[in-house]
Amino acid sequence: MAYNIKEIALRVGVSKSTVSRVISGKGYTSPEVRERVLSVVEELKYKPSAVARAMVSQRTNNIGVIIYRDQQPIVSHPIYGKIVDSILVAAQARGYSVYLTTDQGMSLSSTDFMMEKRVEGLILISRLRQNVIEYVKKFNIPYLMVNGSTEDPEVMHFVSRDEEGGSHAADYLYRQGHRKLFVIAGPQEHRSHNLRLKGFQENMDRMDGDVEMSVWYSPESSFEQGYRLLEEQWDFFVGQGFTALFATNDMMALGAMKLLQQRSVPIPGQVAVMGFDDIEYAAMYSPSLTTIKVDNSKIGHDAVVMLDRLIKQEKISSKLNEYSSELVIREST
Amino acid sequence: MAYNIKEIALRVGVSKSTVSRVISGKGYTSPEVRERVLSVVEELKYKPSAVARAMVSQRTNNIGVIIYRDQQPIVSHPIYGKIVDSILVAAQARGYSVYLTTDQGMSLSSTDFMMEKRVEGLILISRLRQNVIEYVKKFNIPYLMVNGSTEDPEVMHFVSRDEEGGSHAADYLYRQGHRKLFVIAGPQEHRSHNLRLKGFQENMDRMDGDVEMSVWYSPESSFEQGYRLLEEQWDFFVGQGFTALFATNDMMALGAMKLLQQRSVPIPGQVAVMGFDDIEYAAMYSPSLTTIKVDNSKIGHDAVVMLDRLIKQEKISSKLNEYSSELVIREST
DNA sequence: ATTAATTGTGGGATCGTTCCCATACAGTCA
DNA sequence: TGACTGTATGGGAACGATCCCACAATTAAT
Repeated sequence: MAYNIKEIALRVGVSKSTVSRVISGKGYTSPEVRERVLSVVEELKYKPSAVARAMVSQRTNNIGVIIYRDQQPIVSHPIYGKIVDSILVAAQARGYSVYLTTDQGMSLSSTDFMMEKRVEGLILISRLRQNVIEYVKKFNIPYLMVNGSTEDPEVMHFVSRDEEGGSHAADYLYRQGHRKLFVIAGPQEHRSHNLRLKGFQENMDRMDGDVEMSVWYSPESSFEQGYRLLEEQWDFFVGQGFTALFATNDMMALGAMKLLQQRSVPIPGQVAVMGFDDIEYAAMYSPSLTTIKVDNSKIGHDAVVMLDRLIKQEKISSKLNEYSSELVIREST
Repeated sequence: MAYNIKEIALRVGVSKSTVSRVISGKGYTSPEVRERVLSVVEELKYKPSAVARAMVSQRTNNIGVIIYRDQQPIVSHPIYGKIVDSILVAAQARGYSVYLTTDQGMSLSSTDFMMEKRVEGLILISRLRQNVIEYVKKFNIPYLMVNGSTEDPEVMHFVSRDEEGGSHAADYLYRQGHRKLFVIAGPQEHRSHNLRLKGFQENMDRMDGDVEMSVWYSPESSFEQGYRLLEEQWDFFVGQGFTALFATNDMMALGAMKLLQQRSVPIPGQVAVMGFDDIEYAAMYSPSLTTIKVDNSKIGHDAVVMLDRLIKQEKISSKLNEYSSELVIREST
C-alpha cells in the first residue's frame, strides 16, 4: 500500500498540515522542517494521492475520450490514431489526464462510466447516435464532438469542410481533363462521406462540357470494400473507359488502386485515382495517392484547447469549428 | 456539480446508508423504499462517485498504459495502435479503466503521474531505459513490459520470438532460391531488430552453397529511412544484382519497395522483398508484402490478462512471454 | 511598552462513499 | 413469556488529502 501524508508526518514528527504545506508550497514553513519533510518524502517515494486530492478539491483533472465504432476496435485506425495522439499531447500539456475507451455499441455505458469517474470534460469521437448526445447533455458537463455527424446546433463540433474538399477534388480532376469519372462513395449515413460526395457532384455539374459521372456506394468505407466494389463493377468500369476514379476517403481509394494494379491498369496513365483524408499511407503507397488533406492532428489539438476553455467556463465564440482541407497532388493523378 | 448520495437520501427521505444499500444491492432493503430510491436516482441521473468509492475501498480499478517514444506521438503507429486497441478491449472487459499517456523523454514523470493516480497496475510499452524500470520497481505495484528491451530477468516481458522469426525468414528466402541478399536492419539498440537480424544471419550462415549477404543499418526503423537507405546504396544495390531484400520490419520494407517501384524494378520478378511484423498495410500494398506475422493484438490482450492476475496476486508461471511468429507469404516474393 | 504584523505550526472539518454497529420491530419457537 | 432470528433502517468512523482557523513566538512599528 502506498504511503499517506499521515505516515510522512509521523516519521518527520510534524503534523500532516505541515507536510501538506511543504508539498504544496503554500503557506509558511521553516527551511529546517521543509528539508526534513522532503528527505522523508524522497526516501519513501511518497506521492500524494490524486484520488484524495480530487475528493476535496472537487477537481479530477481528468478528461474522457470515447471513440465510437461499429465493429473493429479503432485506435489503430489511421485517422483516429492521429486524433488520439494529438489529444494526448495537448491534454498532458494542459495538466489533464485522459481516460480512453472505445464503445462498440454506441451505448450509454461508457458515458455512465465517465460520469462515475467524474471527468471534467468529454470528447466524443466518430459517429454516434443523437440519443447518446441527449444523454450526455443531461449531465451538464462540457463535451464536444470530433468527426461525428449531427444536425444539432447545440453541439460543439469539430469537422473538416468536407463539402469544400469534395468541390476542390472535382475542380482538380476536371482541370486535369477528366470527363468520365467513377466515384466510390462511403456509406450514405456518414455525414462526411455524404458532404464530400455532394461537393464533388455539385461542382462537377457546374462544369462546362459533358461530364459523365458514375457514383457507387460502398457499404463500408474500408480498403476491402473499396477493392470489392470496383471488382464487382469491373466489366462496367473497363467497358465505359473511365479516366479517373475518386473515392470519398483514402482507404477506399487505396483498395481500388490495389485492384487496378493487380489488373495491370497503369496509374495514372490510364486511370487517375484520388482519395480524401491524406492518411499516412497515402504518401507511402506506390504510386502515392493524390488526395485532399484533412489535418486531424490540428483538429485533435484544437478540440482539447476548446474543451479546456469550456471547463474553465471561458467565453466561446462559435459552436461549429470547421477545418479547410487542402489539395495534395501526388503520383496517382 | 454532480449529485451525491446525501442529496438522494434527503430527497427520498431516508439515510444515506439506505441509499448505499439500494445501489450496491447489499444488505436488507424494503421493496417500497428501494423503488423510491431508484426513481430519484434515475430522475437526477445520479452516478456514484468512483473517486469517493476508490477512497474508501482503496481500489481505483484503473490501470496505466505508458507508451515510450523517441520523437513522434505514437498511438497512430500501426503496431502500438493495435496493442492499445487490444489492451482497451481486454481491460474494459475486466472492469479496468485505462489512463493512457505517451512519454517522449523516457522520463520518470509519467510514472509519478500514474502513481499519484493510484493505478493498480502499469503496462510499459516500447523501449525504455533501465533506470525507468528501476524507478517503477520502487513503487511496488504490478507492472509489465510490452515490446521493450531489457535483460532484467525480474521484469515480466511480452515479446515476439524475433530470433525465430528472423530464422524463418532466412529459411523461406533460401528455399525460394535466393543467394544474394540485401538486408536492411533497424537501429542496433533495438532488441527486436537485433534479434531478427541475428536469427536471419545465423540461419543463412548455416545454409549450404555460397550465400552472399549485405547488411545495412538504418538509423530509424521508419518508412522514410528504409526508402532513403536503399536510395543511398542504389548503385551498389543494382551493381551487385541482389535478388532479395529483407528488412527487419515492414515499414522499412515498404519504404524500400516504394523506391524499387519508382525505379521500375519488377517485384518479385527481379527483386523479392520481405518484411517483419505484418502490419495492416503490408497486405494492402501493391504488391502485398511477404512478412513474418507478429500477433500484437494477442500480445496486448495477454498482457492485460497477466496484469489482472498480478493485481489479484494470483500465481504466475513465467516471467517471459514469447510469441511465435508465423510466415505470411504474399505477392512480393 | 504596547500593539500589530510576520512567521510557523497543529487541530479538525470537509469531500462522497462504504461498512460496521446499534437499534427497532415483527414473527417464531420452546 | 422470554429468547431468538430475520428484516429494515440510521448513525458515524474511515479513506487521504486540503485548507480554514486558532494559537504561539518572534520581529517591527508606534
